[in-house]
Amino acid sequence: MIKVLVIEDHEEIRDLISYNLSKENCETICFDNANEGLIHLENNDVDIILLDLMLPGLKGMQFLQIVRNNKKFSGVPIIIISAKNTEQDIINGLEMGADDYLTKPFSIKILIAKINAILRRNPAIKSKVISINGINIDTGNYTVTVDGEDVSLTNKEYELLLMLLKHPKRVFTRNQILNAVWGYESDVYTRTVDTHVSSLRKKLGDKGSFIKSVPKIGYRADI
Amino acid sequence: MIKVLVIEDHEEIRDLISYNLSKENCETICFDNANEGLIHLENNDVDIILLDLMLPGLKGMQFLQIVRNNKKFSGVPIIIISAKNTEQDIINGLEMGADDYLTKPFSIKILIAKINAILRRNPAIKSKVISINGINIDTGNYTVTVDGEDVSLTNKEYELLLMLLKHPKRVFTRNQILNAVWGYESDVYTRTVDTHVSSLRKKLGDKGSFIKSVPKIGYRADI
DNA sequence: AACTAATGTCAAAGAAATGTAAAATTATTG
DNA sequence: CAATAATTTTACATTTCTTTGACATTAGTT
Repeated sequence: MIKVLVIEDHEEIRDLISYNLSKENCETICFDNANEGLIHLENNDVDIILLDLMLPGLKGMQFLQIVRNNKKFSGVPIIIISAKNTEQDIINGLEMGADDYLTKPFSIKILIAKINAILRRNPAIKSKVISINGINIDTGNYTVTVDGEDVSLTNKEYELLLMLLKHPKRVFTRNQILNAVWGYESDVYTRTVDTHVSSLRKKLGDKGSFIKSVPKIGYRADI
Repeated sequence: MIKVLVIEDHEEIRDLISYNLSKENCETICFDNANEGLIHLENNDVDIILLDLMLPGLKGMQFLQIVRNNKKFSGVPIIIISAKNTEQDIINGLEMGADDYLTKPFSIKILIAKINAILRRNPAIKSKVISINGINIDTGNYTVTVDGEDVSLTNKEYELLLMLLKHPKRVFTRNQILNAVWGYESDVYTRTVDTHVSSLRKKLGDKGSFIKSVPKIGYRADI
């Protein structure tokens, strides 16, 4: 069952979405404001968010920003559904981190197809444990252990480790790492990645050596 | 550099996309038909595909189907850009495996924002493997194996091997190799190529002997 | 066979990229 | 608002890669 969080202040639209998604193996939870939506998100599993922009109280774009800046939620896909339909509105929404943007009035069937297209690619990342060669990452509570010992990582170190270990052996360029961990519009010097690799290796101790540099390209988890 | 494959039969639209994406850290390769696009995809790294539907010869939807049914490519995101704008067209496109659907006329800025939104989620692009006579090159990961054994190559050695094996039997002059591997404006002595051929042969062991020198001309992969 | 011209190879010199500690800056928290 | 932690930059050390030049070897020519 796909869990859809709907944040939309018009009742008719909420009902329309709710009714139609219920026929598509979806469970919808609706709120007419973003504050409550955020609270729900904090306390429940959500697979995808449908977000209106013009809301009373906390605005849609603020909600988007909060969610995208929180590593706990940043993986949850968001589709904006809004009456704001200028080119700039759409670009802003996408650049702020939305995965798609539908302008009102919208086709419910297209919405469903888009939800499926997005989820097809992002099988909801549930709390799970990645465990390789003595290194354990519990993505549910953001903890890492090495040979059973807790290791305290900073946010960036954690995200970097996760990225590398999600695809062992795969080479990531410094720019790919920057995009994924720092965000696509960060203007950070690529050597910053090196610094974080260095401190990550140090914190991982003996095991840290699995992070190999690939000259002229980037890094990989050789594990 | 993001590699964008554009399949679109209208020259003006190809040019528009090409010109604008070139300013966004993208390298576009365009074809006016899907057959050639497919051949390109088979032989090159592609990060994302922009696909028109109404094409001469192989139709866009057939192309989509072929790509999605091929494990090798199924990870490559596809955005359909089409004049077919009915609800059913869009739903079909998305259900067939497209990641997004833009109707013509479209905003180039929105296209760019959508490409970024999609790639933000999929940093890990499936890599292409070249495999000849026991030599395997994983072009996404910059790894090479010979008879299953990992062989560690430097960047120049890797690029050189890749160039030779992309076109087996074909002779490359030292200057062609310099241009392709070292870049047009490098002022390196042509004998440097020989040195790299030498160390490459050595690292490839017995298999290394497939790199034949062609007296007075250059080298080729005789394989 | 001797000569010429090209390619093969090695090791030292040079260039470039990465590693890392520590300082500077920025965010977070009490 | 101070204190603390995290992040980014800087600067220098270290490692690795690249290029060169010398000499060896091979192949082709006369």
